[in-house]
Amino acid sequence: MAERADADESLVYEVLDLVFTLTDQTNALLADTLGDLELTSVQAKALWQIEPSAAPTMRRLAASLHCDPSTVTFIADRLQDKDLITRESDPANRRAKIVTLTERGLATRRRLATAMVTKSQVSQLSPAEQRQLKRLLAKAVHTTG
Amino acid sequence: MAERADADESLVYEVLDLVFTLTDQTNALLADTLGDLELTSVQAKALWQIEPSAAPTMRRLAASLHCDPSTVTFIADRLQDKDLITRESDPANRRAKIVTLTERGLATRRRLATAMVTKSQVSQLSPAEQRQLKRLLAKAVHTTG
DNA sequence: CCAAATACTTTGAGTTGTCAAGTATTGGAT
DNA sequence: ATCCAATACTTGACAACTCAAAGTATTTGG
Repeated sequence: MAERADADESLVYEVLDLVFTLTDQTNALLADTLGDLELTSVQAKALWQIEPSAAPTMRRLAASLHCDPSTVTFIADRLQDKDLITRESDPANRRAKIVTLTERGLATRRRLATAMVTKSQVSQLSPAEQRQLKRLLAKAVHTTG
Repeated sequence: MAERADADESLVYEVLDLVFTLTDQTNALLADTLGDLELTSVQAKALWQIEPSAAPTMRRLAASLHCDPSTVTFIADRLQDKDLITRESDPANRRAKIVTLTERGLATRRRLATAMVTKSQVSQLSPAEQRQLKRLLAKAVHTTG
């Protein structure tokens, strides 16, 4: 049974290693696009979290990026300098600021999405394999750990 | 057919989003362990890339971390301060430096591995699901993009 | 033997991250 | 109505991370 447990452990480790590797590889494939758009990967992630249909506050943005609110202040400053977002105080709660994509921001976000999909190795898998992968990953992600 | 293509694109995107989410969640679950070990996540990644049976040079370590050699100099300085690694010039090529884990480094690396396996949500999947996930991820990772 | 290539380090500048303190606004309790 | 605590964001200080360019040492090839 010890052998069985060891085998299980290394299997989990191998899966995790592949997940990390795929993340790294995808980021590497996106590096060119980020260079073209003059974005860092953190700035791109932030842009991604600002859904046009549900503009978040600074705080919600910090939560979805898993970082400190003050870090979002810094990142939002950069994105605002590049004319990709606006920050306006929420009329309903003047403490909060709502982050909205500008036209340029929307266009940049669309280019990101296209690059992500077309360059990823995931698109090399068959649709059936993609669905299977989605199902397994979703199950793992929604497990409480 | 346009509908079909759109469906494919969003499927790829959903899979990628899950991969990123799983990476984030795993890092979050590991955060406590990293705190205990007084390691940053970059330092942990570096430690992980130093396989005891194949001690890398600084340059190889930079390659496996996908970063600049000068960044590895910085990280290695930190790990050396913590007595987790040693840097010795390669007798066969005195330009190169070989990075080796100390006793403490080895022990820390083992604790990392244990935490990674036990805390990951991947371990909640059945062995069969884990094998299937491994197969699909491996296929994606080994695709040239 | 010498020029080019290689391996690493150093320096400088910008980004990312945390933490603590500060300002403004809100909400609830008295 | 007032006041205290909580909330939302910003600022400042500092450490970690990152790359690019320049510098040193060593090796290799012509």
